[in-house]
Amino acid sequence: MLRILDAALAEFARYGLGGSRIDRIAAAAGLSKPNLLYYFRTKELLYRAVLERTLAMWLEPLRELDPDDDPADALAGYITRKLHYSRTHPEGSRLFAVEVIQGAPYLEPVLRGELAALVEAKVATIRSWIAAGKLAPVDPYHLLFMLWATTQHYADFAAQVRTLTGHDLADEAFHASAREAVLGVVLRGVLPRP
Amino acid sequence: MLRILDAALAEFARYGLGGSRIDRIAAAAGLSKPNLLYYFRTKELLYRAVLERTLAMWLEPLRELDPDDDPADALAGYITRKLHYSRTHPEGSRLFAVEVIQGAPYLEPVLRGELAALVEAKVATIRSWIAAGKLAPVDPYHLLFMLWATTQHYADFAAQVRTLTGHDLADEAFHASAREAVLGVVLRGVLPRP
DNA sequence: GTCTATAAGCGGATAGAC
DNA sequence: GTCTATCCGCTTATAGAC
Repeated sequence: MLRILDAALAEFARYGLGGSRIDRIAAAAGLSKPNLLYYFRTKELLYRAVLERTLAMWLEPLRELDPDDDPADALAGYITRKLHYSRTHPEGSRLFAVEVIQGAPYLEPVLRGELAALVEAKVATIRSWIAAGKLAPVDPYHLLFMLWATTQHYADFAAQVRTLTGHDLADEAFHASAREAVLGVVLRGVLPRP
Repeated sequence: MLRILDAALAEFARYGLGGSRIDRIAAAAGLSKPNLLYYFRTKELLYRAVLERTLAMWLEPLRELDPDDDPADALAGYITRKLHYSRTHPEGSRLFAVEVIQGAPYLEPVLRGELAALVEAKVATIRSWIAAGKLAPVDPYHLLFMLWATTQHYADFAAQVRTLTGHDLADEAFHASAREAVLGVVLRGVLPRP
C-alpha cells in the first residue's frame, strides 16, 4: 500500500523508529491501526520497508558519476542531481540522516556493503582525474563528504534554512541560487588553475 | 547534576525527545528513574535543560568570525573551530541536527531570534569582504550553509564516515586530513584569483 | 480487507519509606 | 536525596466480528 509507505516515511523521517507512532501513520494514511498492521505486521517491518524503498533513490545519483566525463561536468552533474533529490525527496534524505545519527542500526549492512563498494569505485575515479591533472589534489573521501554535506543540508536542515532565509528548495529562485553557490565554490575549489 | 545532563545528551542526540527513554538515561547516569525525576520533574524539562546547556557552544564559533580579519584567516579560523567542535562535541552537534530535522519545535525561537541576528551580522561581514574585492562574489547565506554542512557532517554522520573510512575526527591524522581538504576546497572556492 | 474491542506491556510520573 | 513499589495512560499488537 503506497499511501502507508508515504505516511510512514513522513513519520520516520521526523521521529526515527523509536519516536514514531503507528497510530499517527495510520491516521495520515487514512486507515485504522489494526488495518495498517494487517499490511505490515510490526512497526519495525514497516520501517525496514520504508528504508528499502528509499534506498535506490539514495544510491542512484552517485552511480551516475561517470569517470569518462570531464570532472567539471561530472561533478556539476552530481551536485545538480543531489540538489534535485534534496528538493524532490527531502523526507528520504532526512530518513537516512536520522538513521545514521542513531548509529545506522538498520542501514549499516548497506553502508558496509553496497555503498562502500560504490564509494570505492568513485574514489578511484576521482584519483584518476587527479592523476591526469584534471583535478586539484584533494582527498577523494573528503570531497565526497563535502558534496553530500552541502547538497543534503538543504533537505536535512530545511527547517533552519527556511527560518533564516524564508525559502526552501521548492522556491525555484532559491534552488537556482543554492545550485549556483555550491557549484561555484566546489568547482573553483577542486578544478586546477587554468 | 552533571552526570544526568551528560547521559541525557547522549540519549537525546541519538533518539530525539520522543524516541528517548528516561530509564536509559537514569541507568547511564547511575541512578534510579524516580531519582532522576527528582532533579528534572519531566522528560521535557530535562530536554530543554540539555538544549540550553549546549546552545552556547553552538553559537560561539560563529560569533568569533571577525570582520576585521583577512577573510582567508577568518574563514580558516571558523572552519577550524567548527571542525574542532565536531570533534570534541559530536553529540551536541547531533542533538541540534535531530532537533532541526524534527522541525526545531524547541529551538525555533532561538533560530528566529539569536541565530538570525547573528547570521545577519555575519552576512554583512561577508558582503563587505566581497565589496572590498577580498572575496569572490558568493551568496553569503549559501556560503554559511556550506561551512556548517561540511564541518558538522563529521559529527552528524560520524557512523557513516567511520564505516566508509575506518576513522573519525578522534583520529588526529584523519582530523588533519579533513581540515586540510575542507580548508583547501572552500578557500580556493571563495578567494579571488590572484 | 476493514473494523471494534481488548489484551499485554511499556514508559512517564507519583507515593511514601528510609 | 535516594530508593522500592506502584499507578495509569499510552502504544503495540492480537482476537474476532463483519
